[in-house]
Amino acid sequence: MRYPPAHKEATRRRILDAASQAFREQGVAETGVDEVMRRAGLTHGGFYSHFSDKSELVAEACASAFDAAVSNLERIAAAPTPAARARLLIDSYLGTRHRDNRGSGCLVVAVGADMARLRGAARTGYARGFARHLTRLGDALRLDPDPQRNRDRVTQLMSSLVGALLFARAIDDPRQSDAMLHSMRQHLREQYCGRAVPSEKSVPLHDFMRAF
Amino acid sequence: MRYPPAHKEATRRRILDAASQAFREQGVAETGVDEVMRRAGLTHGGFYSHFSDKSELVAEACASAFDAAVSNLERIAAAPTPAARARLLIDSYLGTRHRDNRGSGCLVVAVGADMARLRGAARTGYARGFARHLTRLGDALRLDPDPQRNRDRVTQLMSSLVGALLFARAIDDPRQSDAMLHSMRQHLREQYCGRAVPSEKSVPLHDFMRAF
DNA sequence: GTCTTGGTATGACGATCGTCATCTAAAGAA
DNA sequence: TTCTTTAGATGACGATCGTCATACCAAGAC
Repeated sequence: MRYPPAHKEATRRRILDAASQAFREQGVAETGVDEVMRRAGLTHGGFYSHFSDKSELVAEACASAFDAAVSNLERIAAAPTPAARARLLIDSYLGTRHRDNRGSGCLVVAVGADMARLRGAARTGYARGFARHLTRLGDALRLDPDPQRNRDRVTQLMSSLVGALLFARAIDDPRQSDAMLHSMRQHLREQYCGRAVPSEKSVPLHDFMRAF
Repeated sequence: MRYPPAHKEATRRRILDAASQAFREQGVAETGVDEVMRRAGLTHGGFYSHFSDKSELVAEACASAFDAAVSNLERIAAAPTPAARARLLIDSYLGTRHRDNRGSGCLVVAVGADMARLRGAARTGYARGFARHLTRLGDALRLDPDPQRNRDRVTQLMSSLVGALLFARAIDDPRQSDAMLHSMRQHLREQYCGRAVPSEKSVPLHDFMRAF
C-alpha cells in the first residue's frame, strides 16, 4: 500500500522513540528487535526495511535520544544567571521523578556502560553524540565566560549528577535513596549556585529530567 | 571422582571470579553461562551443581566483586591523612589503567545500570553489597570525624569518580579521554586534598582500581 | 581390590534471538 | 478501472540462550 510520502519517515521515528525508551528501561542486549517493533505498533518483520541492522538501530536511537533532550536544554538556557541555570539542572536531574523513570531519563546513566562496550559504528556514533551533547550543555549552562573553564565545570557537574543518579537507582530502599538525592542536591547547590541558597521547596519542578 | 573436600568450593570461587570479570567486560545479559564456565576451565553442564540459576550467579558474583575490592580499601586506609587517602583513591580510580580494564575495575560503573534493572534477590543482593561497600569505603577514607558528614562526603566524592569514569569510557578518542581524566583528577584533588597539591607525577600509581 | 560417591562432562530440549525471503494490501498513476 | 508500487505482515532459518537428565570416572571407604 503506497502511503503518503512522510509516512515512512514518521514510522521510522516511532521505531526510534520506542527503541530508545526500551533500551533505557531494559537494557540494549535485553531488548529484542521484536519488542521494539511491538512497542511501535508493528510486527518484527518490517524492521529491516527501515534499518539494515540492530546495531544501526542502536546508533540512531542514541543520537535520537540526545537530540530529544535539546528542548530541555533550551528551557535551562533561558534562566537569567549561571546559578539559576545550574539549580534548574541539579534539581530536575536529581529529582525522584528522574530516578524512577529510566525510560525517558538520562541516556548516559541508563546505557552508558553498554555503549562503552560496543565497537564499530554504533560505538563511534554514541561517542560523537555524547561529546556533542556535552558541548550543547555547556552552551546552555554558561557557568564560566572562559570556554575551556566552562567545559571543565560542566563536565565536573555532570559527573557528579550522573554518578549520584546511578547511586540513587542502585539503592533499594526508597527512603534511603530519597535522602541520598536530597543530600546530593544540597551539596551541588552549594558548589554551583553560590552560598545563599533558598529552601528546597521554593523551586518549582520542571520536566528537565532528560537534560542529558 | 571424589575430590578433596575443598575442591568444590575452590571451583565455585573460580566460577564466581570468571563471572564477575566477564560481566564487567561484556555485560550481564551479553555473557552466557557457557562462556563463564569456559573461562573457568569447565564445560557448561556442571554449572547447575554449583548454582541453581543464572540470577543466583549474578547476585553472588556481585557480592564477590565487592569483597574483592576490600584489600584495596585497606591500602587506602593505611595512608596517614584524609588528604592522602583521598588522593590515593582519586588518582587510582581516575587512572587510564582503570579506564582501560573494565573486567577488573569498578563494579558500579560496569554493571550498575544492569543491576538497577534487576528485580528480586539479585537486585536486593546488589543493593545490599553496594550500601555495605559505601560504608567500608567511608571507614577507609575517614574524611570527616562526624559519621554522617563523612558518609556524605564519601558519597559526593564517589559520585564524581563514578560519573567521570563513565564519561572517560564513553569518549572514543584516547587523547580527549586522557585529558578529561587529568582535568577531573586535578579538580577533585583541589576539592578533597586541600589547596597545596604537589605535581601529578610525584604520586606513584598503585593498583587501587578496584577500590569501589 | 571392589564399591560407593559426588564433581564434572556430554548431549539434548524448548525458547528466544537476529535475519531474511516472500506475501499482502492499499495508495497513487495510468 | 486497472496496474504499479511499497510499507508492513507472515513465517521460517540457523544460532544461541538457560536448563536439565544422564553418563562418566577417580578418590576415599570397606
